Amino acid sequence: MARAATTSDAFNAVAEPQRRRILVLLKGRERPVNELARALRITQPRTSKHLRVLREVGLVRVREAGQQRLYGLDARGLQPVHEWVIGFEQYWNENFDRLNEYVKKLQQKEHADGKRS
Amino acid sequence: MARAATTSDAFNAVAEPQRRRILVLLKGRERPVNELARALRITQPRTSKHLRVLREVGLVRVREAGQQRLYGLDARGLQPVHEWVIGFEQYWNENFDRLNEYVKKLQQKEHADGKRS
DNA sequence: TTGACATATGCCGATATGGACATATATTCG
DNA sequence: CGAATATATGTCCATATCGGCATATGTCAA
Repeated sequence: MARAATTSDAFNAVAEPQRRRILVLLKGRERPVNELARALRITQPRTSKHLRVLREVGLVRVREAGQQRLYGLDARGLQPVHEWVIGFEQYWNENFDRLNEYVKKLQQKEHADGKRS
Repeated sequence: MARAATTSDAFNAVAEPQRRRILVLLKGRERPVNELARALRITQPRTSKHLRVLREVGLVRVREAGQQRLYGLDARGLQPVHEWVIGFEQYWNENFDRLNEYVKKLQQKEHADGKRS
């Protein structure tokens, strides 16, 4: 076994920076492949492949529009990611608190040391 | 160039299921490597390697505790992930709405067609 | 010092990538 | 039908996995 396939889930799909950028570009409105490629300044084939990955994990949908294919965002697949990450919110806040306490203690200590010396 | 290194950022680090599980296990309390390995039912070397990745992106810290090394969660690195994902919240809700509208339209259309034919 | 225990690393194999390029497939238009 | 435009795919390359295994490194205790 090697690394998990990028098409396995949203976590993997979203690990790729370009794919994240594609999703951001798709906020609000659908876009054809070429427009995305131009916006990202990457080749059209590469763009199509990224879109394929996003399609396979269900983060985008395609709609035939004559000659072109319009890709649209389907953000529902991002909910699992959100839910997982949100489970850590208290911990990163907690860390800030701990950091603050730590800094305070340091300052107090310095103060005390200053008095002593 | 191949896929981005898993050590490049939190997005990549968190794309690995076992690493996500490790982070979850680290909520609240520090744990030594062996304990994590047992809990995840993976080998100790593999566990150490995952921990290394997590360490390199700053999601965990290590603390020497005699013979063992205690790993602790540093969830601050997850904030960028959270911030990115939260930017899509309105869209996954919106999608539900759109889906509902779409279904309604379909039903109306079917109804109309039924009348016509 | 020697031995037991806890971790980290190095190496191998199999696989999946991301990117570039050429090319196949579709659709529209004249 | 044939050309032009828009996408998708297949192939090749270099690389970075993940996993298992053996082993180096570190720490503590007798």
